[in-house]
Amino acid sequence: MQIGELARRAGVNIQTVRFYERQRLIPQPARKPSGYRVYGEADLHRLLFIRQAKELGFSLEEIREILGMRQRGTCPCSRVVSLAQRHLDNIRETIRNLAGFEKELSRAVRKWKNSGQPRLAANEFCTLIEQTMKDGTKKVRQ
Amino acid sequence: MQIGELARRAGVNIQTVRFYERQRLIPQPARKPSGYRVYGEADLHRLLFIRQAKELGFSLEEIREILGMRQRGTCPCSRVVSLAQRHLDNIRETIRNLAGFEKELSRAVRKWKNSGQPRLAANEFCTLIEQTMKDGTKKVRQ
DNA sequence: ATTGACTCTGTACCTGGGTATATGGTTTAG
DNA sequence: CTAAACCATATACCCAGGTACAGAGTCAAT
Repeated sequence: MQIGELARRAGVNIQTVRFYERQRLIPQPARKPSGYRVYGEADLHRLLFIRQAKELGFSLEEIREILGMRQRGTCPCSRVVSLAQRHLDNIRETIRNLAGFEKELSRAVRKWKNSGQPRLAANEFCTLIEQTMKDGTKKVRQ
Repeated sequence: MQIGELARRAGVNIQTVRFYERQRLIPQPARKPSGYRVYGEADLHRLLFIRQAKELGFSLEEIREILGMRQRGTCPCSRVVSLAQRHLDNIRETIRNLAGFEKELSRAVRKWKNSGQPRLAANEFCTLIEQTMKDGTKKVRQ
């Protein structure tokens, strides 16, 4: 499999594959005599894994670390646990905030849609945002 | 109130305030004869609003639009509703994914912590990530 | 043998959301 | 009067995560 097919199947673009290689997220592939990169199914899985981990909010650097641990077989268990734990905390916080906002927002949207209110939506929307989150919410990366 | 106090009270830094002004997220403030910017409580509220909206996942551009709608009093209700609706969909998707991952991850973390497994955590962690999200999950900005 | 699709390297550029730095003016306390 | 603390503009830079050339080589089909 050459880079084009790999990229297509993984749903990323060719430059991104080469970028990930430079970032050491995927290993240096074998090369044809021409210099063309040659990939196998394992590389495809790895790319798909990267996509999923990104969607779960891991940064490329964390993904690199995770993949590195897996590859070396070495498992500083405490490190994995703390990485996982930190994400878990983040996720819970995010879920709480989003769930609160979701509830209010969906109520409001239903109301606006049904009884086509003329001119208050923007204002109410703002008020909603202002009131949704409690002070002291922390920044949540994703 | 000068810019320093405003920034301190809003919990952002001075450059950020000026940056937001350039981005037209906050209005051009009055000036003292010296050229110093002068702010009122409304500006503080606006900055706090921006912080909260950002934490709910709105981009600065969306925030600009929301604030613009509020300010002009004009309310293209359908626009507000669709903005809200889009975010709502995003939020629900995110919550679903995160909740699934949270469940699996917290189970795993408990297990790793209790029965101090020697060398499988990294591997299991990867497997977990791989299995958590269904195919066809969409990218969720936040 | 030439065309079109593919690939290579290297370098530059982009977006979003800021942050820093250089240089100089203002205000206020001692 | 002068030093500290504050503010001004302009410009450059940072990070993550890519994306887009430019210029050249490779390969398969006609």
